[in-house]
Amino acid sequence: MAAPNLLRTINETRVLNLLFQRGPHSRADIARELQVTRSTASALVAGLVERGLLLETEETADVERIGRPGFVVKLNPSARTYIGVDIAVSELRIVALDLNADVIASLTVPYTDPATPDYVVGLVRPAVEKLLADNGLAFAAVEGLGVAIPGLVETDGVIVFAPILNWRNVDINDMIQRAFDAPINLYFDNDANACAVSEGYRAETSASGTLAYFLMDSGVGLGILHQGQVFRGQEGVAGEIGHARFFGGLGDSGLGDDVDFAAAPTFEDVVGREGVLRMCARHQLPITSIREFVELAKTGDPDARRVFELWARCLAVGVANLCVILNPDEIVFGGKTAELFSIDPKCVHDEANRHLRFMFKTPTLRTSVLGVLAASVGVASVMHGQSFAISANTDGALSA
Amino acid sequence: MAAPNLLRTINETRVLNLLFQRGPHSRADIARELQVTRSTASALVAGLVERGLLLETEETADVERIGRPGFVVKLNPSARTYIGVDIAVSELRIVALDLNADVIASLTVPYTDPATPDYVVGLVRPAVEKLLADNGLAFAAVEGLGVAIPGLVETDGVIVFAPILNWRNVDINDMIQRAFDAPINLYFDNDANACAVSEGYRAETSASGTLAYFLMDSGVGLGILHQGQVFRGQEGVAGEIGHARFFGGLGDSGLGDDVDFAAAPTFEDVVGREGVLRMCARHQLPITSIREFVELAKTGDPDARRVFELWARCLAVGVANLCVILNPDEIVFGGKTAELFSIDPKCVHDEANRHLRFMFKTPTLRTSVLGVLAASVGVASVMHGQSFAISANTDGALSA
DNA sequence: CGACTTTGTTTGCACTCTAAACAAACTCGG
DNA sequence: CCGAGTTTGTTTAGAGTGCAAACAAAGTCG
Repeated sequence: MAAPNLLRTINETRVLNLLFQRGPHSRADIARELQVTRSTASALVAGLVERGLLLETEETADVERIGRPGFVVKLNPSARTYIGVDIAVSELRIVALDLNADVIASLTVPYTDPATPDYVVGLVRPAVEKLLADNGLAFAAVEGLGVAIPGLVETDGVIVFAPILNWRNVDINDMIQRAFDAPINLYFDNDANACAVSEGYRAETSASGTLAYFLMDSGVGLGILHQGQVFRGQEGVAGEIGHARFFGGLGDSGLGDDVDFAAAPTFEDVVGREGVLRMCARHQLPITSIREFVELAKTGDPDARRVFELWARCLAVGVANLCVILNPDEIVFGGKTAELFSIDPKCVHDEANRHLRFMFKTPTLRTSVLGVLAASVGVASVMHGQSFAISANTDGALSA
Repeated sequence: MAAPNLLRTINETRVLNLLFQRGPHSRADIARELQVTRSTASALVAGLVERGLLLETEETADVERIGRPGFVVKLNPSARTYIGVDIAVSELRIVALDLNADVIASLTVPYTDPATPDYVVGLVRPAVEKLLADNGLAFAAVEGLGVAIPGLVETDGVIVFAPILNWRNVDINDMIQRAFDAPINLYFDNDANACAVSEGYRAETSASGTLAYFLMDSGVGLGILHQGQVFRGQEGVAGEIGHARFFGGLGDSGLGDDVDFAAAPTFEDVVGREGVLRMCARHQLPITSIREFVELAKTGDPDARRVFELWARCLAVGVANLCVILNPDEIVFGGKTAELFSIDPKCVHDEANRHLRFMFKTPTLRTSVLGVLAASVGVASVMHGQSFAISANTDGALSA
């Protein structure tokens, strides 16, 4: 079964990875980077060009060197298309990536009926076809379709529970697979995980380090990207930091004698949307939405500032606790409630630092750059990554 | 540089892995498992036998099948030796593993002088040589030497800080390398990480899931094993859960207005050795060591039971918080203070479950099986694992 | 303009794996 | 006991891969 051409497949994948991560290269440069001979590099490029994955250009390598210049080859962006679908609370968000992992198209489809599984999943195929048609993309080039779910989804595509949609035990893999005529390469993940991928996929962090993504709306989810892979627990439940309890005080005795920790508020009770609004109410702020609060705080209102500082202090406890457990390189805040972070990032940073003084480097804290499309781009990126992966299957056999 | 024999190397490694993980196989079975032809399997075995890594036996495969029986081949345990050294508070603990990852020898060397870096590291080479000599092992067969450190150590072998030993900025890699005449394959890791490896290395968990190891003595460390790899943060600081703050109450207002979370006790302040002894003192228990306390509690003393339940309740908060972040398959408790866990494992389990009712499967909770040798075995196992790894280097080039 | 450097291709060789054929060793049924 | 059928392990021929070396082409440098 395994063949001598396995080596060729692996090396082709290495060429694709090199061109994706570090841009166009000449054949001679490819040979140097991949540590193969120029003859091998030429053969690899020839095969990939013939299959349409690479384009030969007229451009010479920009490095000024003596000797004959080389013509660079690059990825053919339109050779493949990767689709990402985010099933959000009130709309479907769809993006298409090309072989460069660039977003080449996006589409939002609001729900006009109640968001039942049948209704929402029924929107997927028409929406995908519209996205492709509107942008002149061929269905045949679609290499995979990723789906982000605001809830707990198993890797085989069964939604165990999506609280915001109130979906339970939905076999979305089966539903989508049947909506399309031909078998299609599908992937399912939690929205926080997808967001983490979207923020880390193209960064250096992707391959080497750890990125944590706080997805903060009403609840608080956590996506963990570790060495380019989503960190999933035994059932994909990793990242439910919103349910963590960091605020169960030990009481007067200092020993917790009479404290019921399970009755203490969870992390998301305190720093999620409802937590913020509750703090506002207690401080007599006439606020009904996160957006209003952020605007008020940015005017410099002292009461709003006071609430923000409380929120930052509580968030920092979670950030610090995450740091001592995972020590990520980078922490990203996304979702509506995360807009509070931008009021004064330094404040959150300083509060977290008070807990982490014994460490040498606090992670970078920043807000998400992709906005509402983050989850869609994330799951599409995972599909993209599959095209560039050299992986060992369960038998230890390598494939690419 | 890369050669056509890379494929051979990969397949040889696959043979070794198969025989290590699933025991002796005939050539025909190897061919089936690895999905290669019998001729290839024969060639692979022949090469490995010639190099002494495999042994041919007279035994036939025990499965009763019609047709000519096959003779099984197995790993030659004495072909390689892997050494693990644990630099503990008051002694050096050394183990030797063979190619089967079985512990074939161990040695403990107590410190007679103050544990300065020079003194302790000076003990390593003589101790290793004694261990080898006493057990008839050849230095030439030593494939690698791992060192476990009770503190923060970088992968390049610089101990940043080991609080119990009061060592700072010790380049132990350089010190050990120079103690030996020939260059030696060294590996360094934190003791909690090493313990996690020792518990998970041979389990199914090793390849697929996540195992968390609480190393509880005075402090509380955490080792995380994920898909066979130690989870290390950006500077190897992941797993400092002892510094986490889970007990900063929000105060009377319920909002944390006046609470200084940084002044709240850390996780290890509460559940570490000093925390236990403090609880004993407050409950008028005449206890001066963990061992005394465990013995008293096991007699059924009601006051000791009360303290234990408090401890279990606080530990459970940490366990539950770890679960919602990482969702490990298995949680193991090791170290002296972890002996409290064995007083009533179910109590800890039930307390944690109260926080995790929304999840579908709480992880298995259990105590360490290896005892004081866990860390030594862990770092030796990492060295063993290197012999069985097909890995991609930073350029994406594969090696084995 | 010639010497030098680098690129990309071609050719011969070494290596690995597969496929097919074969003798050897065992089970099964009569 | 014996022949049919099955499985093992080896051998041989063939296809695929990468390497090393030689080569023409295309540039820089003095």
